Amino acid sequence: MGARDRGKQPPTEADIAELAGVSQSAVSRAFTPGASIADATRRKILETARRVGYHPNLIARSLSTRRSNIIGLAISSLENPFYAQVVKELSERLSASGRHILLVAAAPGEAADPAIETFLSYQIDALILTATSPSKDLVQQCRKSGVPVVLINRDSTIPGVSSVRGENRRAGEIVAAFLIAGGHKRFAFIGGTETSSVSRDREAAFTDYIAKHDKGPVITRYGNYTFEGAAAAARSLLGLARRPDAIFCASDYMAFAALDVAKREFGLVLGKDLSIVGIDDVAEAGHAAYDLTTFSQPPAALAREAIAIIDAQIARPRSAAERREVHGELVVRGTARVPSQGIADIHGRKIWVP
Amino acid sequence: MGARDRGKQPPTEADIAELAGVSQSAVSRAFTPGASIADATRRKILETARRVGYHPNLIARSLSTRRSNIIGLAISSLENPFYAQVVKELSERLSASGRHILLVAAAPGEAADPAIETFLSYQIDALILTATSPSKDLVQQCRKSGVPVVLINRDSTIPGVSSVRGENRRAGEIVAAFLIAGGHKRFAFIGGTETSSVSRDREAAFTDYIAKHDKGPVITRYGNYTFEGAAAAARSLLGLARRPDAIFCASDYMAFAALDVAKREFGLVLGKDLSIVGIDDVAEAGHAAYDLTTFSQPPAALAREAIAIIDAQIARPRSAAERREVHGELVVRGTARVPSQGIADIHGRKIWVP
DNA sequence: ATACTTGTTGCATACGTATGCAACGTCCGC
DNA sequence: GCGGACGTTGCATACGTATGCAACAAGTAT
Repeated sequence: MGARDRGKQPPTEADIAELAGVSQSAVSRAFTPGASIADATRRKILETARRVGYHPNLIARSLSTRRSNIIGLAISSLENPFYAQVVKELSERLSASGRHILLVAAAPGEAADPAIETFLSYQIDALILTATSPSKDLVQQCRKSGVPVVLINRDSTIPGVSSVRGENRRAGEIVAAFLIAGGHKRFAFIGGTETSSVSRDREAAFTDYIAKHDKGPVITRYGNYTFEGAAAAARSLLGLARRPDAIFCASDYMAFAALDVAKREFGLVLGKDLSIVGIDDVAEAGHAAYDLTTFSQPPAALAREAIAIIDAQIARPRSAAERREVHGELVVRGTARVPSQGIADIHGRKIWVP
Repeated sequence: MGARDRGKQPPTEADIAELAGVSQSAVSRAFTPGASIADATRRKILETARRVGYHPNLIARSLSTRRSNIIGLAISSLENPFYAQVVKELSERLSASGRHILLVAAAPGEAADPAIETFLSYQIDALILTATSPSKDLVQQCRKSGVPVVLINRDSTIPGVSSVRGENRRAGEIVAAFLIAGGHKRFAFIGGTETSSVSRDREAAFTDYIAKHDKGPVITRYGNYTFEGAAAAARSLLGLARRPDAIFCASDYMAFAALDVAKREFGLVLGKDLSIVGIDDVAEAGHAAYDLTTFSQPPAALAREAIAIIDAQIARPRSAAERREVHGELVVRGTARVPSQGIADIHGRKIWVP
């Protein structure tokens, strides 16, 4: 009784204050951990709030504190299960610390996307980009506003941008060593885009290792990280007169496309006529339909490190950009001929250790 | 020159106003379409804003207008490519109308999730739930605040909740007819959860049709919409003495699990020893690795209808909840024996029309 | 008893934008 | 030249929460 009715509007701190017979500031403090308020007062306020179904207005709080607890996430290849998994991991971990994800499914390639620009207008606390690269202009604006920028599975030469990646060079070398040990003769690589530094790292490490062991050259095609693109790349490679007997793909998703083409269009038997190795170790790679040999790049770890970087940068705003790597290993399955030595059984998975 | 420097803070309307020699209200109006402001003034303001890199603070705008342009999206099975695709479609369409998605990867099942509760604190304009059902309490709160709630590929008996679904009953009937026409004798169904009304609709239509044609009974198992759950269900079915020769799965993702088990653990040849049909027609269903016969449920249409409902409800806040259906068709591929009649070639895809 | 510390509370204001209202100028018709 | 209509502008205030500051009470040390 006696409380003002705001009609369809949800109750505010002022309403609770009136009902509980305290000031609006007291209500605010009741919801602020560690604020200066007596236990009895806080209990009385929380009880009143619960009774009328009050929830703090986070928009108003954000305006006041200049902290939205919203993390911007731009992602392009959501059809690739690897990135879907990254989103899931990020969301679950951020929820645990009371933060949410503002999502934009961006166009692939350079992200001059206006949708991402408006991210900044929402006063996001940090910006995570996956499967897209930021434009220099976007990064400038973020730095100006003190918003940390972190790339996952991408890299950038723009100063001030942090990144979390898999062990790209090590992956290239280990896969090369694995395929050489498996007795393969003609090597090919299906990359993402020509400009992607992640793809280039993998390619360089792969081809360098093979060249160093006099098994070159490596024939390269680019699948643009898409299924169709990788299928076309595989079609081109397998149509060659001297067809490669080993293909290293810069992602599992592209490896799936290559498998499809090899089986359906060329009738090849994987692990016998042809070996294909991917990168990522997505869940599907372990399914019977693909049974893909691949170098792992765990999404959980990528998400964890990305959030760790963000937290560090928020804690100390002037700190330098970080570049972290997440450990992976070569998971041996059925799509590539297996060397006679070096297979270890670790937690029920077969890992190749050179 | 002459402008106050707010240090690391981004410029505000007040800053622009000072620089352009107008009032703060004028700046606000310059960014408001249709507001009362002279063309020359607006141009001058926009030019100044562009020069100093001003972006409107959408948090402040949201507080003032009580409209955040943020749509809450709770989703649980992001590892299922169908839902990843739904997210992508939703994001792209909402971006087009200047809105963004606040994402939470919820736990499966009932959504009493505290992370979703905090959604409401962000003053979201609408709430979309996929692969999760809302708690009654959550819906109450949404109705109280006038926030439309839309379910995608789920249904709910809670009043005030809208939903967009595929043609679940028709799918069940058509798949049943298709399998009967293909000469199958022993039918099984792998459902989602026992409580999911979508799964129950499909099951009821499927079993009713088969019973009506004296081909019953249908053996049912539940996979909980998970890969592992569906694999266990398939394992149970295929281990029966009188093994079914046709399995209808309530999602492509579960069908993939069943395919895996049939091939890897039972060495069955699909389309010959056993037929499996899914629902969704995700991209992977068309890939050679699965080549799954399935009843389609296009994510683009689901997203479109969901947004249409939201827009209608926002336009007329008191309007009743809607329940829409999205058209689908049976896409014939290789995992199920094909009847001799009824196959039509539509846009390069084989569709079965009874 | 006094001075001082510690904890609790309310007042006033800030965060950045939107908008009702009144004031002002301009242009028109008469 | 006058009255009115209309378009443009600024003033003042609202949106809901956080927080520095001062006021105050209660307890402690001297």
